[in-house]
Amino acid sequence: MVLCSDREPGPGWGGPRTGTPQTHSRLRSREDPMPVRVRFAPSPTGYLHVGGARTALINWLYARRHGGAFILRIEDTDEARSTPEMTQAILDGLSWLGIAWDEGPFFQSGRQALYRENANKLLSSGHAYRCFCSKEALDSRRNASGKPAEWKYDRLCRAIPREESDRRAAAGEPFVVRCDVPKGKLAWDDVVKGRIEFDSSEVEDFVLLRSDGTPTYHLSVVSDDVAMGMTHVIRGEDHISNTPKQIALYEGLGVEPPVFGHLPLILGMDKKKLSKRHGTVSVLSYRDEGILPLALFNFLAQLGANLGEEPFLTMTEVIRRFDFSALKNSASVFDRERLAFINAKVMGETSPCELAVVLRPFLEALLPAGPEPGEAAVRVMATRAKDLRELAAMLVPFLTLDFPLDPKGLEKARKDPGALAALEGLLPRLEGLAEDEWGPAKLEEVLRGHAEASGVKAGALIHPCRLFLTGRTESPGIFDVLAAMGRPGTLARLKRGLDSVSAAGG
RNA sequence: GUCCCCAUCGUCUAGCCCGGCCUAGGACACCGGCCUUUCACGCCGGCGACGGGGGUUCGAAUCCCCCUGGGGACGCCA
Repeated sequence: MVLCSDREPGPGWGGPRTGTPQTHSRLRSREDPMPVRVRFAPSPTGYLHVGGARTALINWLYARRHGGAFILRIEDTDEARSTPEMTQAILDGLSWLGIAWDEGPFFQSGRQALYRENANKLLSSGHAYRCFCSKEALDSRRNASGKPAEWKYDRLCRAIPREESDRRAAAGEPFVVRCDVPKGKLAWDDVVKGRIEFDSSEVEDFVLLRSDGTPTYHLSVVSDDVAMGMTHVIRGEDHISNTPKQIALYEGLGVEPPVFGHLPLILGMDKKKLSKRHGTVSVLSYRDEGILPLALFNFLAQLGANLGEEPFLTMTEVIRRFDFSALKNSASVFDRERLAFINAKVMGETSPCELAVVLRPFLEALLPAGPEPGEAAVRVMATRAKDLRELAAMLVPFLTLDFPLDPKGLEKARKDPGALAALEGLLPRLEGLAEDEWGPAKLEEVLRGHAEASGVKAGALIHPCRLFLTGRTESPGIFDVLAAMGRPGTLARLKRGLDSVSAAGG
């Protein structure tokens, strides 16, 4: 493990410290009577996508801002679709982004007893009842209603007396447990949307326990949020219509509901909900494309929020500025161009040393077991690359002599034999430079002087020089490249370039 | 279909809560120009929006209503 020798902190993504459960201090003060406890609760049925990442990020930000705890809970009760690989991918995605959880990850699959216990509690307190209606019976009533799309459970089984219900259950008749949704308004003050109200007539007596005895989503979420002491439930807008149901459960359980907040969705460029067909949605794939975590972090934090005018901020600064009031309440579009812009900015502010570290996998892919690039090379080339993948490609010519020369550039070089001859004449002069003279200023002086002496324009020397050193027709300032390449490296590439021109040129 | 949410440049957004300082500001992208050894960066300039209709008011992007448009949810999925 190579550590950065310079102490330059860079914009840094304070390395993730994950998975270490800590006991959160329950310090109380007058202003903050209850420590903030928030959570991110993904179901491991897919990769961590940018929408989920943003939800996690906002919860994390809020926890950090208020010295609270951020809890990670994996909702893996859908055994058919959940996989350990997806769980790992979610963990990896969060860690890469720099979002560390304070507690967890907890798995719902191991907490069945709690859910069943709460269902029984609800049953005995009369906030839930057994429903013996079969799926077929439900379907036929739905179809007979005339408006099957609007049909809700007709609450027939709510009228069954307790003794009869107990008797039928004991006799082995299959049943589900439904919530007895109370009459009236189910409302809350949403921290991002404002007041939201549902009339209970719009809310069905939903199922809490399936006929196989397993809990449904609403029961397990509320049970866990209560058990884990969540103070705020901040999640995607697609959960708004679940909220009245969950409020009914809190009421049934006799527990004060948490503060709810519903985040606007992230849309694709076509303004439709972001999905696979919009291309990249997985957080990890941005890592693999050479995006820096701090760039995605900033992009996500600033999407649908107003954190200031700067293109990007340090994590600390994002935390300092974040608040629910900074959030917009309308959906926003995921604009890759903007992400690319932010990434380029972040790269420019990241120390060469840090870049060298995160660059390794990309270099490894291009040049297995190749040497590490020098810091000077990274520093110079990073000024033109917009992502790590590009940077790695630009560094290859610094690490090997075996790199292709741009054909268009080669063609152009051949058309000016005079310049090539002059370039050849430059070699001994470069060779004559002392090690400590090998810097941009001196190199420029020598090259320009030689150009004048040879009767060619400086540019005529510079262009083939750039081509031979970098393989490309564009690069950072040539004298900086020359300097970063070093004397032996420069001479070798210049000779190789000159050779290939004459060889291929016939 | 029913319920819920939302609505400023192509995109991200400021302004909206507490009407006038808004001939609506910034940024990304795009188009010019400058700089220059190339390409970027940077700088300068340009293009470009209050969805529509009614109110309220001396005055509305800002307040109210309707319409339209977009999105979401309507499972013994989560």
